[in-house]
Amino acid sequence: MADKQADTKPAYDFAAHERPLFEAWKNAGYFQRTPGFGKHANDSYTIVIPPPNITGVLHMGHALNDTIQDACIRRARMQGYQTRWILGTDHAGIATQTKVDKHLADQGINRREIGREAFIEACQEWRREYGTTIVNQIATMGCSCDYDDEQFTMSPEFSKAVRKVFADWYHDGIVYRGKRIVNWCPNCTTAIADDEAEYEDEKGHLWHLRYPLVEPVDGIEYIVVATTRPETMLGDTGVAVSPQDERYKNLVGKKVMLPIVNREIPVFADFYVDKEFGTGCVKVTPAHDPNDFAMGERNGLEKVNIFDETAHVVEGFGKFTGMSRWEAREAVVAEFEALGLLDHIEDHDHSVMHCYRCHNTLEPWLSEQWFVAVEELKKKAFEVVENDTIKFYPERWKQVYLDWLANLKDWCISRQLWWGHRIPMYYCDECGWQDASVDGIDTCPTCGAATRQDEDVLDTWFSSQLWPFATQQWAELGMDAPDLAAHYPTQVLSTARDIMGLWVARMVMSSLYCTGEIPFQDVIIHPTVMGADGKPMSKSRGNGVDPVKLMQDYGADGMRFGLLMQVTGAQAMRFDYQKIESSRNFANKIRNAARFVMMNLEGFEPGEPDPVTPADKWIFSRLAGLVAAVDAAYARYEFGEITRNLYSFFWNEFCDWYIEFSKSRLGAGADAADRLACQRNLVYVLDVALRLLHPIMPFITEEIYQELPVKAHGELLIGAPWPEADDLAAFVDADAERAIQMVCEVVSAIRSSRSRYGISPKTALPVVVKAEEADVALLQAQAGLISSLGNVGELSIAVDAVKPAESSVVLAAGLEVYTCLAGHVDFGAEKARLEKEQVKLAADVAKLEKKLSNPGFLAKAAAEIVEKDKAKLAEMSDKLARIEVQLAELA
RNA sequence: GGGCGUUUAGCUCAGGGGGAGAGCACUACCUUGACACGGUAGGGGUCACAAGUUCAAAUCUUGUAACGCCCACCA
Repeated sequence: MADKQADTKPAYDFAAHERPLFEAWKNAGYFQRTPGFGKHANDSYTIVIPPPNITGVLHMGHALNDTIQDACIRRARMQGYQTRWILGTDHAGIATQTKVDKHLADQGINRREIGREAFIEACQEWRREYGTTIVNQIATMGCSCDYDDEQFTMSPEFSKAVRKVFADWYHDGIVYRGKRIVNWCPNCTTAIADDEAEYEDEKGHLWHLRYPLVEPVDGIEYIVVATTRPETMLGDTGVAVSPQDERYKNLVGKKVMLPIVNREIPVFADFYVDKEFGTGCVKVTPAHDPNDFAMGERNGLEKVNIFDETAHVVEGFGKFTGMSRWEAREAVVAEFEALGLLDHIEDHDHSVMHCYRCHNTLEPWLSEQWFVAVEELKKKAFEVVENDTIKFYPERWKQVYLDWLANLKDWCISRQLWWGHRIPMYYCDECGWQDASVDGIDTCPTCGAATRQDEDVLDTWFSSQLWPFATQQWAELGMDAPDLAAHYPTQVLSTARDIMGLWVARMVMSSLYCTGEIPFQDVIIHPTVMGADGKPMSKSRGNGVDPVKLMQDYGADGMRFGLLMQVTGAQAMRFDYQKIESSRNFANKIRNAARFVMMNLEGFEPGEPDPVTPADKWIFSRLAGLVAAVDAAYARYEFGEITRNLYSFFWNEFCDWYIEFSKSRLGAGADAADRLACQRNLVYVLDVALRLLHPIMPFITEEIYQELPVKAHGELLIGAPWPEADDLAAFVDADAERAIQMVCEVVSAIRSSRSRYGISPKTALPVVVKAEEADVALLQAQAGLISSLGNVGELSIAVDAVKPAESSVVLAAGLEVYTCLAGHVDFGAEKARLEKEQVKLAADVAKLEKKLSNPGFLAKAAAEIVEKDKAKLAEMSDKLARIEVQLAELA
C-alpha cells in the first residue's frame, strides 16, 4: 500500500507557488490605495495595522490578526470600496533600547560611554538591519497592505505629529509635570506606566517591627508595625492608625523614635488604615509607596527618598548606604534583631509588581515625571463606545473597555530612555522660561540665553495612540490632508485583548481630541492563540508554533484558513495543528475540483449560467444560501462561521455531489447542449466560490483563476467583484433542494446496503424504490443520476413497489430503498440490523407519542411545532410499521 | 476581593428552547481519468453537576465545582 502511494505523484507544494502571485498583485497596484467601483465607489474602507515592534518576529498572534485584517480588506476591495491598509512598525522604546543595549554589550560597548547620539544612531542602524523582518513575513502571508508607503512611529512626519500633540496638550493643560510616585524599573532605569506593570504572586514575609515611643504612654513603650518591606523604614516619616481604632486613640499626636536613623516621627490617624490588618499600625514611607504618598500629602509628612535610580541606598544612611534593596532588607532586619526590636516574623503571600519588559521587581519611586490628565479625555472616549458609535466584536468587550476607562488614572508618559520621542519641552536656566514646541527652540525668547531640551523621552504608547491619523499626513496638513479626507475615520481595528487599554482606549481618546472624530468604527477583539497545551505560547514552555514554518509546511492559505476556522467568540483558542492540516487539504481539494472542471471544458463557450436540471437548480440554490450566510457572518466578524460555511459547501455539496452529478453530462456520449450548460454552470459555481474564498485563501484561488480559460473579472481575482447576495437570490429553489436531497438519500441508501454486506462498488445491483406518488416522477427524472452514483443495474421506482426477494432495505422519509442482494448475502445479519433499528425507532416513537399526548404541549406549543411533531410521529410510526413488515418477511 | 470566559464524541471545538454536529483520530471496504493532502460506509456522547422557569432545557435563570483570563492590591 505504501509503495503504491509512493508511486503516485508527489504532494502539491503550496508554499512554492505563492510568491509570484504576491508580486503580481503588488505590481498591479492592489496594495496601495485602490479606487472604488459600483455602489460603494465613493465609500472608503481603511484599516491600520497594529504596528508590530521593530524588534519583533511574526508570532501566531500576528498571523491570526493579520489574516483577519486581510480577509476584511480583500473583501472590501472586491465589494468596490476605496481601500487602504496602512502598514508600519513601532519603534518600541524599551524593547528596542534593551535589545540594542545587549547588541552593543556583545561588542563590549556601553551605552553611556558612546553617548546619546551615537546610541540613537545604533538603534537606527539596528532597525535598518532587523526592523523589516516582520514586514517581509507579513508579505509571505499574502497580506494586501500598502508596502510602498510604510509608516514608522519615528519617521520625521510621525515625530512631528507626536511633538504637536505634546505641545498642544501642554498648552491646553492636558499634560503636566509633577513629582509623584511612579513605577520605577531599577534595571531599565526608567519609569513605566501603571498598566505596564505586571503583578506576580510571591511568597514573602510580614515583619513585625517595634518602634519605640519617644515618651511612653500609659505604660506602652513601643508600637508594633507590620511591613513586607522592612528596608523602606529608613524613609519612614510617620506611623498611621485607623481613626476608629480605640487601641491607639491616645497615641495619636505622639511621636515615635525611628530606630536606626533616630528620627522623631509622628503617629497620626488616617482613614486609609484598616485596623483589622496586621497590627493596625502602618509605617508610612511617602517616598516609596503610592498609598503612603497619598497619606503623606494628606497629613503633611516629609518625603525621604532612600534609593537612587538603581535602587541602592543613597548617601546619609551610614553602613546601609550603597546597599541594594535586598541587602538593605537583610541588614535592616538584622539590626532590628540586634536592637531587640524585631517583634516576630510571619509568612505572607502577596503580589509584587514586575517590569513587563525585564521582569525585575519594580520600585515605587518618587520622581519628577510628565503626566497626561485623563479626566477630560476619557469622558468622550467613554461616550462614543457607550452609545455604540464605536462597536466591539464580540460585544462583551464593550463593558471591559468602559470599566477600564472608568478606573483610569493620570498617565505617566515620560521615560528615562534614549530611544524614543524626546519630550519637546524647552527650558531656560537663566530666567526660568519654559515652553513646549513642535519646532526646536534654541534661544530663550525672554532673555536670549541658550535653552536646553528635556532629557526624557515619551512612552511608546504616547506615539502609537496617534497611529490612525498621524500615519495620514495629519502633522503636515491637519484635517485637510487628502489621505485623512479619504480614509478617516477607519472602518476596522483588529487587535488582541491585552492592549485594549494600553492602545485601543488611548487611540480613541487622542483621536477624539486631535481630530474631533473617532479613529475607527468597529473593533475586533480576536481570541488569544494558546499552545496545544492550552497555555500561552512561550519559549520557556516550548509550546510555541512558528507561523513562518507553518507557511512553509502548509502554505499561507492553509495557515490562514486553519487559523480563522478556530476563531470563536471565546477569549482564547487552543492552537490545533490538525485544523491547519485539514485546511491545507481543503486547499488541495479546491485545486483538484478546479482541475476537474478545467479538464472537462472541451467545446466550452462562455455564456450565462443556466440552471436547467434539478441538480443545477439545487447547487445554485445552495450557492445563493452560501453567499447570504457568508455575508451575514462577515457582518458579525464571525470568522469561524465563515470558514465552516465555505468548507462544507465546497467540499460536501459541490465536490461530493454536484461534481459527481455532472460527470455523466460531460462524457463523450453526452448531449452537446446539455454539456455546454453543465460546463457553464460548473464554471459559474467555481467562479463564485473562488471569489468567496479569495479573502481567506488568496493564493490558491488566484492561481486557479489564472488558469481559467475565461477570466470573467479581469486579469486578477484580487480585483474581482464580490458576489452579491441579491444577484443570487433568484436562484433560491426549495423544490430543487428537496428533490436532490431525496436523490442523495436514495444513493446513500444503496451505498449503505452495499457496504454493509461487503459487496464491491463495482458490482451493479438491481434497486427498487418505493416512493410517495408526488415524488415518483421526481425521482424517475433523476434515475440516471441515481443509477450512475449508486451503480444500479436495473432501477424501478413506483408508488406500489413490492419488496424484491433477498433484498436489503433502507427506510427514509417517504422512501423505501430496496437493494437486491440475491446470491450475495446471509440474511441473518440483515435481520439483526433491522431489529436493532426497530428497537431504537420504537423508543423514539414512544417518546414522541408521550410528548404529543401531553395536553400542555398541545395547548401551549406553537401550532407549527405541533404540526411538525405530528408529521414526524406519523412518519416514524409508518417507518416502524414498515420495519416490522420487513422483519415478518425475513422470519 | 470584583469581572469575564470555558466545561458537548478519544482529541480540538462549532451549535443552541422542539429529533446531538464538524475536523482529526478509529473501523471496514475502495487506487473508478479531479483529488490517498482522496472516496464510500460505519462505530462512538445521560451536552460538568444541582435546583428553578417552561408544555418542552444540552440550550434560558440561579447556584456549585474545575480550569483559565483580566482588573484591583491591606502595610
